[in-house]
Amino acid sequence: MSEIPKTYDPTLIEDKWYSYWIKSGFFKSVPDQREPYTIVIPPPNVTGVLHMGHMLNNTIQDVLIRRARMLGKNACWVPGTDHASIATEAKVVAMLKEKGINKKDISRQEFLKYAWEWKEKYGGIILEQLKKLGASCDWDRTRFTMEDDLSDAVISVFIDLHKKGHIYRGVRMVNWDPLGKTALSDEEVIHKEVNSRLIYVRYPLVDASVAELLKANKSQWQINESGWTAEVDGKKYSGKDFISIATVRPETILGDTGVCVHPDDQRYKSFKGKFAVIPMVNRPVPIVFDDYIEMEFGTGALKVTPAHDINDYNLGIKHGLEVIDTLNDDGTMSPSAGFYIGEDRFVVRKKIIKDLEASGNVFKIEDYKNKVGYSERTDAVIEPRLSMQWFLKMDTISKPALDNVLNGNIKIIPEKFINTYKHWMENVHDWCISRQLWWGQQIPAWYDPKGRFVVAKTSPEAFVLFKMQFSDFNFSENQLKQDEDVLDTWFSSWLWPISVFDGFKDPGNKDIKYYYPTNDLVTAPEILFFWVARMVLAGYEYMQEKPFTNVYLTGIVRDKQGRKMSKSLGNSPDPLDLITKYSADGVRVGMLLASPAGNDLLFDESLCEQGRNFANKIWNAFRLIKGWTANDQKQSNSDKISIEWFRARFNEQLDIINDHYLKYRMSDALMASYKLIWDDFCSWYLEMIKPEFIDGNAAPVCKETLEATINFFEEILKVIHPWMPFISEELWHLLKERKAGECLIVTPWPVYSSPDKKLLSGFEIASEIVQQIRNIRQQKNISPRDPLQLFVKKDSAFDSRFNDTIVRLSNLSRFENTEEKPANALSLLVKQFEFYLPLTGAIDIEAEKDRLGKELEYNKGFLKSVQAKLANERFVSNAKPEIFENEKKKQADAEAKIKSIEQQIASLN
RNA sequence: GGGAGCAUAGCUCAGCUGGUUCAGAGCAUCUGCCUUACAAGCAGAGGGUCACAGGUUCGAACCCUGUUGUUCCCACCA
Repeated sequence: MSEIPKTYDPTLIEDKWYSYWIKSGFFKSVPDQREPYTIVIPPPNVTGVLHMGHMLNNTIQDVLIRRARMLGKNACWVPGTDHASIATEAKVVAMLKEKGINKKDISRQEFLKYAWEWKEKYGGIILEQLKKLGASCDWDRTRFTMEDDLSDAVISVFIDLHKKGHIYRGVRMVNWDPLGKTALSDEEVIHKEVNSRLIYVRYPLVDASVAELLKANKSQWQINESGWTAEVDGKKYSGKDFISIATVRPETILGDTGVCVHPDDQRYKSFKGKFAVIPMVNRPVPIVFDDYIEMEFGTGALKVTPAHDINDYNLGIKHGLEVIDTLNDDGTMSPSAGFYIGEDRFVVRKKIIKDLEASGNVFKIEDYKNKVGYSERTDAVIEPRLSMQWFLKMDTISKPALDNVLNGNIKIIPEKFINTYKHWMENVHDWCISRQLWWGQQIPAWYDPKGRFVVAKTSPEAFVLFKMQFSDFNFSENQLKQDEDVLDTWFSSWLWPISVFDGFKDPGNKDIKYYYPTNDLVTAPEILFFWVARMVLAGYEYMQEKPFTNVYLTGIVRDKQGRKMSKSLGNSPDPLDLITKYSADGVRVGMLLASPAGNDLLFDESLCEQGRNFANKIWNAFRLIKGWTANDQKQSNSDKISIEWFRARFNEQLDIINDHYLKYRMSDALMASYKLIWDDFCSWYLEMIKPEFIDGNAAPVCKETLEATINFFEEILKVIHPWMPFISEELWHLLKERKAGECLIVTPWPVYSSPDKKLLSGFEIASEIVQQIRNIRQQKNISPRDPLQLFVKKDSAFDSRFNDTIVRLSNLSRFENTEEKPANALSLLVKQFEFYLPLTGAIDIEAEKDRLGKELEYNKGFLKSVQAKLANERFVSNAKPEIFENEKKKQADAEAKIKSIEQQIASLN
């Protein structure tokens, strides 16, 4: 035994088996006669690195895949990466900047060349990291959302949806990311509450006639508490009236083209037909009336900036207000603002407050909390901005996606997310699918010199379309210009479950027919709308079938204080470091021990420690068995019954574990497996059959016992394999000689056979008395090495098959039936059975009385409540018969127990 | 502002149709043990008014109502 190390060392083992599995093609899947079991990976960003969220997510997928493989299914886990438009482009832009190259100064082609180089260099690192975790993906199937075939699919889907009238182009208020310089979909905007200041600004109020003058002339304004004076075209005007507004974005004042009040607001009744004068730009803007306004908020008057606020935009349309776009695409002030041109909006915010204070326009500043939108990818503050974008209409196309979740055709686990899903699907807005980026699929729309467009895959095709559609057609093909924008990344990943099987390129091919729909999708609830809902939508649109049957939503990995793990907080451990420290198996177990579906995982390294310790426990169980020698001795009764018991116990627990899997209770399945191995196999079974030591050597065990034990070990290795693939594979090979190519990873999952229930309950009593005796040893300070005697009161119901086991585990010199309680013995009760444990020293009679008295009291109280139930007519008439019978049995048991305790107490006197 | 979820031992969570063993598990804690598989271990023990208040029921951790706390999602109140 000395050659087997005391602790499990995973270093060489993990790489050895991973490459062996790959070499043997165990991860590979091709369609065959077997039932398929398919998972498509949520493709991580191609340039990303593995974080704890990936660990959790992919471990779960690997557990599911490995178990399916053992269940004899054709398991196929398709890996791949996502081109992640904004994130990757931002990284490439930053990389170029470091090289001194500005994106603006190079062509699209040059930029893409750099981007692809970057992708080749860093892309796929994350997939290599997944291998360290043990992920058994079919790597030959690795796909990338921007590879040719997948891009073609995206383009043809765009063309198709456009043809069907689901895609349109239009000027809309979009969420503008000034850092990424692109529009974002609503889903990519994260609203956060921030502390801001609410600035109160007064605008001079003038008549229409003065307003008219102001439009054509320059003017000078003086403002103080009592009123305003203005000089226009050499003439002086003055007045006392102002209209005051409140804003958190004072820099947008320069784009104001109206002031809006509620029609019922008495304060502003007389303002009809008047104009407010916007400070600095001295622009007169109309006072308009709309019941959109909240009279109670601020001053009850709202400045209207149609170019930079969605509500204002709508008000502007309704009341015919001018649109003045005061921002450049990078968030600096545009020439139309008239002031602070080229300065960033946040710098301007500070400046304009000062300037307006100086001019007397600002009269109050309040602290205020409001919600501000941030870019999901760049974390820049989103500016609502009008621009021309492409949209996908969601109203009709999204219907099957909702219906098939509500009718259970697609299951969401845990179910609580169905509500969220439903709410989103019922209130879904059109999807802005264009992005002002280069990294991605370029929109297949072609413009003629007049700005008219057609949608087509290539420019020759577009040219033909132009000829067909426009009579005044008079330009050459090379004058056609393709749309500059690319498509939202999600517009390619929503096709993932179809496109990875070439369902667009080659419809009806063998793969798509066999693997689609896939079985399980494992992902984070954060992308339920981004991705999951849209995949369902695309599935029904293009395959007339769901993309997957079950959606398992994991939680977010947080640190112990409940904070989200993030780079900036530095609270996220490097998964690969953890693997080095605790082994891949240890980390896998650690992650899954405490992560029920949909619940956040409060991660702590000690969880991995527990996983590592478990691996070590299994390792040492192996060491023990490996050290045994067998001979031809007759198998003892104790061995025989121990083996029978564990077989029953194993099956009982296997049934429970299978059920947990069926219900996707991953942590429970793991915990049940953990306890089966640690408690039942190691702490009980191995102790029950462990040979004695004679002259410093382990005595031989009988052949049958050793064989049975090795078989059990194989079974538990199977059960733990999905969770701990490496150590289980290693031990499976160390345990026995295996044929070439034979591996645990492809060994069938244990088959359940119904356990002997009587045996199990017999053991429960045996183990209970063993524990009670151990407890007494501890209390009375009796060494485990000092043998004791035990008697059990004669009872035909007592299952004596475990007597030898009890003797062994309790270190008894004698264990017999008796009619009478021996002298100087403690009484122990297990269920209805009475045990007597004679002790050498004098027994503390008072303490015994006390102990038994408490037990008596408890049982009397219990009996009373049972009797009360049975005496209650309404219980008798309402309760189900089996429950009634149960109560009667409880009564009888309790009465018997009370009687026996009373006798014991009496015998003490 | 709207909606949803959650609240059970120090921590993370089970508790599946209300009905023995319904108050549980793992970890942590405490007490003994370096017992020749494992101190990354063994054996044992102590922890809870099931958030609070009502209600339904023969019977409630579980069903209903309200309160409080908490988390998440959605939303165009400056």
